[in-house]
Amino acid sequence: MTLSVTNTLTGAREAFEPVTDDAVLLYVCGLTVSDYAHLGHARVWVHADVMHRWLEHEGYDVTHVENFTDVNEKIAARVGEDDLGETESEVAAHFTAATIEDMRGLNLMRASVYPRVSEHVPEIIELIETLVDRGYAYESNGSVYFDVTQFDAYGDLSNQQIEELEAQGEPDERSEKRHPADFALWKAGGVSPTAIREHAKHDHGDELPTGETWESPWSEGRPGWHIECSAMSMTHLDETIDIHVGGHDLVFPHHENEIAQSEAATGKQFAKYWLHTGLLETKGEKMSSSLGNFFTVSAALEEFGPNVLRAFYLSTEYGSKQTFSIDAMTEAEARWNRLERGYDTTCEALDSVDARTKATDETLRTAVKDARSEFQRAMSDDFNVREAMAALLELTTAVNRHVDEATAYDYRGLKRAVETIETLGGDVFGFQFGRPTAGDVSIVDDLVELVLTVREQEREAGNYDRADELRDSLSDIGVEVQDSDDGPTYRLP
RNA sequence: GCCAAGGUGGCAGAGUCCGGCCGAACGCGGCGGCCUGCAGAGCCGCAUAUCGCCGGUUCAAAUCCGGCCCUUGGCUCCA
Repeated sequence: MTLSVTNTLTGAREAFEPVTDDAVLLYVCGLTVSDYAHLGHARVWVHADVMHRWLEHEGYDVTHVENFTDVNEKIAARVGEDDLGETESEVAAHFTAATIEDMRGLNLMRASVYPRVSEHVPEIIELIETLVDRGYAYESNGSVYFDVTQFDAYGDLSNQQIEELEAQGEPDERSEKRHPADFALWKAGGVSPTAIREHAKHDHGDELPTGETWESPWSEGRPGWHIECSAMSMTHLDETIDIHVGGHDLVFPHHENEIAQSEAATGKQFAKYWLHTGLLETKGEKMSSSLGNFFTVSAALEEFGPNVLRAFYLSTEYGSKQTFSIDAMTEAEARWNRLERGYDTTCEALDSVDARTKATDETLRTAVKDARSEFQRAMSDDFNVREAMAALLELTTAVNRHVDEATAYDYRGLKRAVETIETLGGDVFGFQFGRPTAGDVSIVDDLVELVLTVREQEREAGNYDRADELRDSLSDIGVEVQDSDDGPTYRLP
């Protein structure tokens, strides 16, 4: 089944055809490491991660590049704050390390490369030189600007008319530009005191940081914001890539400018498919730590765990905006619990049955096939993760029903169900199934079994109050006990 | 002002590109039943949707066309 994707460039859903058969060059617009990542950033990561995983599942060889913007005035403004670092690169390194930790926590697949702006200044300068040589950029007081009037397709991605674009830059910067919509490729000098004061979260006193600067043919200065992605995308992927992913807020001006400078420099299409993820919002109120509705990724991981977060993100299509709320997280938790319990139930049933059993359940086997094809259909349809998740949950119902009603278990049917959940739910959706394995927790298992044995004795003696007390006590420490015909089962936290 | 997205049951959220399988998915919540000492989990069933409004096209529209109302986001800090 061919994959179709919604391309912001054309505004339409298109059949996905990579430049090179069987290979996908994927660039994800990464984070400016001036602070800890929050749940909005993680939404992009998880959707991009699932796209990556699905493409690999479909047999593509995926090269995934995700940058860290480590040169930015907001980073420079935090130099000297608490123990973040004494230079721009130290502050950036601090937040980069924290972000990588967040990504690991979310069980994201590793990107092929995580390039940094500070390590690509030569490539950036080279790209700017090409643009100047070709007449698309001009130097002004040591700074270099892209001349939007020279690039006919400017505004195509975001449907902007050059005439409509109002100048809103700083007055002194505007005077350096020929057209208000021109944007900086290179800025002379260090970060301005104005910018530092605007973004600083602490008092710098008299000695303001200026950020790092680099030598260039035009001045000692700093690269503009947009040029980095062009340079890094071309350096680590190619002049034309397949998919460029980013948040919707980057369509203009960031991605518009990337297209302009890249295509002006190479004369080739920069990215075939532009996929933009909808933004995360909070209900009725702005995100704010003081209101308690703002979550950094690390705080959310602590609170909900990676699987619940994924269930949350995968309950909406990547292109839609999504509202964060505690209710939404509660529902996400329920969705994840249902899937995981279904998986556990299936595994336990499978363990209890002999592989040579002759029993079959066509309803179950059909349900497995349906789940696979429905998942495939949904993901091929512009990565419709919610429908794909629905397919998995329907399989869960089918398995539960089989376990609930069948007089004898269907070994092959259960086996296929487990494989399906592991492949689609685990490999593609990135959920992590399975309890902590024996070895590090075996003593815990033994102790829980011991308590349950005592409880069973109390139950048999009719001392239900005592039995319930034990169950409640276990529940208090996170051990969930469930009674069944075959005796009690439990789940560790 | 310019650009874009969206208005579907109590909530949330698919479906709209390619009209009929949508008498509207999955899930949460509600109600009833099975199971159970009880609870939870699980299973079965029920209820709640004029698919923003008006008009049009069609044998057939949540889906196409026209008009209108409303909401939200972006417009050089942004994922």
